[in-house]
Amino acid sequence: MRDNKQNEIESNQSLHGKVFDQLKNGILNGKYKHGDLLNEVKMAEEMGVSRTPVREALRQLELEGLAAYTPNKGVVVRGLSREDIKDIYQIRLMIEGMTARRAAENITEEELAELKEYIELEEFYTGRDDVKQLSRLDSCFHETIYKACGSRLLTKTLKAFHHYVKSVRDISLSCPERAKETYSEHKAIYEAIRDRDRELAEILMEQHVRNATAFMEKQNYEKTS
Amino acid sequence: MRDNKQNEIESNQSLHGKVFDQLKNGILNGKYKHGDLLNEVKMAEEMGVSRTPVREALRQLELEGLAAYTPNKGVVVRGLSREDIKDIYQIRLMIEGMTARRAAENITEEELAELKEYIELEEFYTGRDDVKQLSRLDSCFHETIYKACGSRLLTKTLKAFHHYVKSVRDISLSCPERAKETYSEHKAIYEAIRDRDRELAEILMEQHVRNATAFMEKQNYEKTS
DNA sequence: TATTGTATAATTGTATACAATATTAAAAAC
DNA sequence: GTTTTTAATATTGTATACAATTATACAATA
Repeated sequence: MRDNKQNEIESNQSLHGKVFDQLKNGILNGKYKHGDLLNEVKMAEEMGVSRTPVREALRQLELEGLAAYTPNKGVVVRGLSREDIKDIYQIRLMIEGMTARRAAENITEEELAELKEYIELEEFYTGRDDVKQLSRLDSCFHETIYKACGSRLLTKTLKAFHHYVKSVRDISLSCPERAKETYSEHKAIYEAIRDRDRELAEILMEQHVRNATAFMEKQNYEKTS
Repeated sequence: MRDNKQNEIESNQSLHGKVFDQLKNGILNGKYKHGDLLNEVKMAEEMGVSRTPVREALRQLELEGLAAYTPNKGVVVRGLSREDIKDIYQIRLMIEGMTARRAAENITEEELAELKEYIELEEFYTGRDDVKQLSRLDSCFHETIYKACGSRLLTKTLKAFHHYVKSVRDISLSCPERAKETYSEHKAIYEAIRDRDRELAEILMEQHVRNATAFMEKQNYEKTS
């Protein structure tokens, strides 16, 4: 299999990086819930490190908006509300189309080959209903396009949102029909980018995000009603 | 004068907060240049603190994209290229319109009064060609709209970009004609939001960002040619 | 009982000490 | 003279110690 380390979660070797990842995942997975107080000593003990790396991680969490910090008091978890998630999809809708367009202009042959491999693997795992793999591939696919758009800031911004998106997506992909749709939408986007068709790539990506949003909202609706 | 603390730079009382602000300003003002290595001990001595708060600030700088971090090596400044700045304006163009629309829907009477005051002050200082005050007011105006849109994530994202925008804007506002245009554009946006005219607010804001972009590019062009 | 004051404990904020790693300089080998 | 090896130095990574602040418990008072 090809090297796709850059799209994996960049598991920072340093302790503060690991603590940061662990806390972030903990929040997105629901281990640490909205309003929970993140005690430095407890966190440090829990992860078997000292307070120093924990503090560095907490400062980053705060900047990323996943936690709120009050001087001399501490850090409380700031989970994602339903409104937040709607906002994320709205912002994605705005930016991802542009990103796909720019990817069609700037993508390298190497990145194109990467995308192709993801598509092929997606087809394979869609047949097997392997949600975990599909989720991973979905991330890889989108993040490669972020990279390919050739803008450091766009890449950074969208990757930040992507963390949030990930926690929502698994629900969608566990529905076989939506998984199949996702595959064919990804494939169409890939082909448009490959053919350097900027307009089409943009339109297809917008439609893809719109579909994902609609599906997610439908799921939510069915759940709560 | 009314209370507008929330729009001022939230000068964090803690040392790491101060160090963070200082480093960020240093980068945006050009004190620390692209490629500079930010030595922890040196920074700590320079600011009269220990390494601990410096490290926390550096981790945040890294997450914000203003610096690149390599484990066991350190942090190097990652300034903004001309391409980066173009990207910022492109992203703003995408999102700020939406924000203005949402502000027209959700703004509170209090925030509206805030906006009104900024507009009046802008008029005053435009007559005096006081660039420093105008720059501050410009920030206040836009950030109040970010707040008023009622989305934590939109506010956060745009505020992050705004830091970059600030460093570019002063050049524009030092041109009296552009300053006058800025004032009248802001006023029109304010009136649209006040009248709860979503469509108009969105269009005017998009036009405003587009004009700012065009002016900036013209300036840059004249400078380099 | 409610409230205020005070002492204690817990927690965060910062500095410093030591360990691990990387850089640099100097010496040895070729 | 160039390259390699090795020691010295500098820098980052982490842990711990202490200071400052905040929360808690309990007693004194109204």
